[in-house]
This record gives sequence, structure tokens and C-alpha cells, in this order.
Amino acid sequence: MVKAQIDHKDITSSLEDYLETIFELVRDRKVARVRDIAEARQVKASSVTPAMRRLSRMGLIKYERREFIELTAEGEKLARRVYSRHQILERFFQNFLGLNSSEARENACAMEHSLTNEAMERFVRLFEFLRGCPAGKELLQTFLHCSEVQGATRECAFDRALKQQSKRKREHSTISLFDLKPGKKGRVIQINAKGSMRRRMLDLGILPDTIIEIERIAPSGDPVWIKLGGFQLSLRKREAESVLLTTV
Amino acid sequence: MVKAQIDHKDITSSLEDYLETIFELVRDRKVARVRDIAEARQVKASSVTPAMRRLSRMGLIKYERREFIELTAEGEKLARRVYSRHQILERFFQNFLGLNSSEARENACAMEHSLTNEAMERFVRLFEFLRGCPAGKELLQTFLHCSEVQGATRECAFDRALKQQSKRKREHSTISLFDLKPGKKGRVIQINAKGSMRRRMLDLGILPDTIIEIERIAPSGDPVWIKLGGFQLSLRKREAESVLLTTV
DNA sequence: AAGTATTTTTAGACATGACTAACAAATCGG
DNA sequence: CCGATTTGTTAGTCATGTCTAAAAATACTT
Repeated sequence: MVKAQIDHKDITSSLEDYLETIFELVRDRKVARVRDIAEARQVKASSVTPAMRRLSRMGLIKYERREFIELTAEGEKLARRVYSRHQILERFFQNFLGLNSSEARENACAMEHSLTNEAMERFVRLFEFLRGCPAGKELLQTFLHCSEVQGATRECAFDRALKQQSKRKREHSTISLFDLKPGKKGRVIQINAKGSMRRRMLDLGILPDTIIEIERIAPSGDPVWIKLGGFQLSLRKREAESVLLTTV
Repeated sequence: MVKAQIDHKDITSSLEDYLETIFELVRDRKVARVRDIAEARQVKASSVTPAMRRLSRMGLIKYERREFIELTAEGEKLARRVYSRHQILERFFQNFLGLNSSEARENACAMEHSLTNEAMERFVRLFEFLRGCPAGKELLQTFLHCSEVQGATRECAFDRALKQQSKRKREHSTISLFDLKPGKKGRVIQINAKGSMRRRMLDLGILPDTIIEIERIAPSGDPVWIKLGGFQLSLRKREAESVLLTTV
């Protein structure tokens, strides 16, 4: 059987990373050497060689032992594709969600390999839409300005705005989880907690839009048993009080 | 040497997937068996057994040969954490970017393992913010309504809105890439192309906010050589015409 | 209770992607 | 031009995560 050329459609994310690294090296320094690739990817040179062989077998790079590495047309196309995804994601995290650049990059790197075409398209549309429309621009400004205090531990304008909001809302239909009657359900609007308490609650699955049902409140008011997505959980009183929801 | 308990901090995303699967199975069917896990994850049962052994060594599940599998407290905590991330991402893709549910899930599955705490926090804040604020709600409505036509191939209200926008803008400072003077730079505002042409351009790295410099236009007007992030590219005339940018 | 079917585990194989250590080739400095 | 340094490759090891095939344990049926 002829050793078939491996289809580059089956490329692994590790190989995509190598490809992207080569792309960046060629752009910045004209040539890509094994050493530089190893350095950039933080692996040993001896790990690079076999990766280059695989990329070469896939027809994505031009690779001869001990020579400079170049992208083929096909390889450059794929590298650009990955790089584009990286760019849009990094910008989304940085410009829209307000992450600092290193954290934006960290998240982007992890996602760039798996973003579907349609998701990519939607991200681009989101940029076009929010950038183009004055209302969008302003809203984004507000969000970023309010969230600009790094970390969720300190009170910032955003928190204050949310509190305002919730005060306004409470007069309508928003109540805290603690005030929900047993057997009733509500949809989470916001979590008025900070720091590790907030994170713990998010990790438990208490997220905006989640439907929560009160199961039972202990006579003393603590703990509070709730049902959430088919599971039971118990919360401290002050945790329950911090969750604002609309009844459904 | 004592066989040290493996630190669950070093868990792989594959093992996180197993954990999440067990979490969902226990929730939906009370018990998790090897068979069901294999079925849910679309792997053979013989791949599950060693994974269970590893999870057990990490103290994340209770696993005795040939018995039902349960999460430990630690395991459930981690499973919930992954599951929360999955939820927020899936909702983001579905409710904010407007992807259909299977595509939303596909993207969420790939990202859930790597989302940093801070990124998670920002996603939650985005939900809280846009859900809470009437202006945000409305803007999101507009975006989704405009984008609701699946795929980027057909003209929809969104495209029309963008065209309107660009017409308005053109009177100010927005011009097409083709009309940019050689040597001048511009920042991409939108890409007025559809279907495969649009995708190709996105894959090339022509994205909103990208800085592009015109290098040279062939006498006939086609092709157009541009510089983008330290790289040269050549575009067809109609491709260049479809890119709208502000001069910088 | 015995035989059959299902479920789970084991054994053995393989690709990926990393590592260390040792070796080979290329480059640089005097 | 020759030795030292840098760079790249090979060989051998290892963990992960999948597979197939076969064996073992459990459950079901008559």
C-alpha cells in the first residue's frame, strides 16, 4: 500500500500551533529555524523535528533536514486561518470583555483551534455591528468603563450600577432567591456577591438565566435548599440573599 | 516510594469531559455505568475503564471494579465548575451570537476546559449587564434580529443596515480599501462581502479593527497589493472594494 | 439452574506529543 | 583551518487516549 499523504484536514491543534508559530517567525524574522520554534513554543528542539516531519508529510511546510523551514501555499493558508481566529478572539476578550492582554491571549490560544466557521462569522459580525452603530459603541464603553476595575473583588461603578438597577427592579418583579416561596421558580438576573463567594456560586452553576427552584428553607433561615438543573444544592442564607431573580 | 495521589489540578480536558459526563448521567439517570459513559462520550467501553482508574486515583470519583460510579465531593465540585463554564459559553453563543444550539454546544465543548476564571467572570458580567440594562437588551435584539438569517450567504436586514451605515459613513471618513492611496493606512470597519469570498477574506486576516496599508495597485486596478500585520497580500479588485475602512 | 446475553475488564496495539541523552553537522573565532 | 559553540537529529522513554479482541463477571430468561 502506498503511504498516503496525510490529509491536512485531520491536523491536530498541536500541529496548528507549530504552523502558527512558523507563520509568526517568518513574518517577524524572515526565517524560521527549529531553535526559534522550540523557543517560541516552549518545547525542546527534539520535539520540533518530528512535528516538522509530520507537517511536511501533510504538505503544509517545506522542510529539508537542517534547513530553514518555509510554509507552502497550503500551509500559509491554514496558518492565516488559525491566526485570524486567534486575532478575533484575542480582540474580543480584550476589547469587549475587557481582559488584560495576557489573559486575553491565554483564552484565545486555547480556543483558536476549535472555533467553527459560523462562530467566527458571528464574532466578526458582532464587531462590525457594535463598532458601526453609535448606540453599540456607547453601550460597550459603559460596560468596559464599569468593569475596568480588575478582578471582581472590589466595588466598582459597575457594581453600583447593578445595585441601582436591582433597586429599581425590586419594585417590579425582581426578588432575592431567599425571598422566593418554596416550590416557586425564578430566573437568575444577577449575582450580587463578590470575590471568592461569587466565584464559588458561579462554579456551582448559579449563572444569569439559570432557572432555580426553592426546595426548602431551614426554620432558622439557613441553609436554603434549592433545585437547579435537576440537582439539589444547599446555600448559606447570605448566598441565597445575593441572588436576584425574576419569578417565572 | 509511595505512589503519590495525583493532583487533580493537572487534570486533562479528556478527564474533565468524563467527569462532566458522569455528572450529567447521575443527574439524569441517578447512576453512571461504564456503558453509559462510553455511549455518551462516543468511545468504546474499554477506553472508559482506564479513565475511571485515573479519576479514582485523583480522588475525583468513587470507583470499584464493576460497580456504579459516583462523584466524590471534590469531583462534583470540579464537574460543576466545568459544567458552569459550558453553560455560560453555550448561552453566549446561542443567545448573544445567535448560533443554533448544536453549533453553540460544539463551540462551548471545545472551550469549556480552558476558560480562565477572569474570562468566566467577564462573560457573567456581560450577561448581567446586557440583561439588566434596557438599552443593552434592545441592542442585542437588534443584532440578533438582523443576524437571524442563518449563514452569511444571503442578504438580510443586517446587511442592509450595514450598507445604510456605510453610506452614511462614506460622507465622513469611511472609504473602501480600493480607494485608499498607496502608502496610506486604514482601519477596517466592515467587510461587505458574502459567502465564500467573505470567509476567504476573514481567513486571510482581514478583520474589523485590523490595520491595512495599501502597497500598490496594478495599473489595471487588479490586483491590489496590501500590507497587513507585517505581511504582504494581494487582493482582487472586488475584494478590495468590499473592505470599508477609516483612514488613520 | 443452566445457558445466553450483557457488561466490564484485561491485554496488546498504535499514534501523538512530550522528554533526556547522545551524537552529528554547521558556524564562528581566533 | 581547527577547535569550540551552537544547532539539529536520532534513539530511546514515557503518559495519554484511543482502539480491537478476548476473557471474565454479572444479569437475564426460560
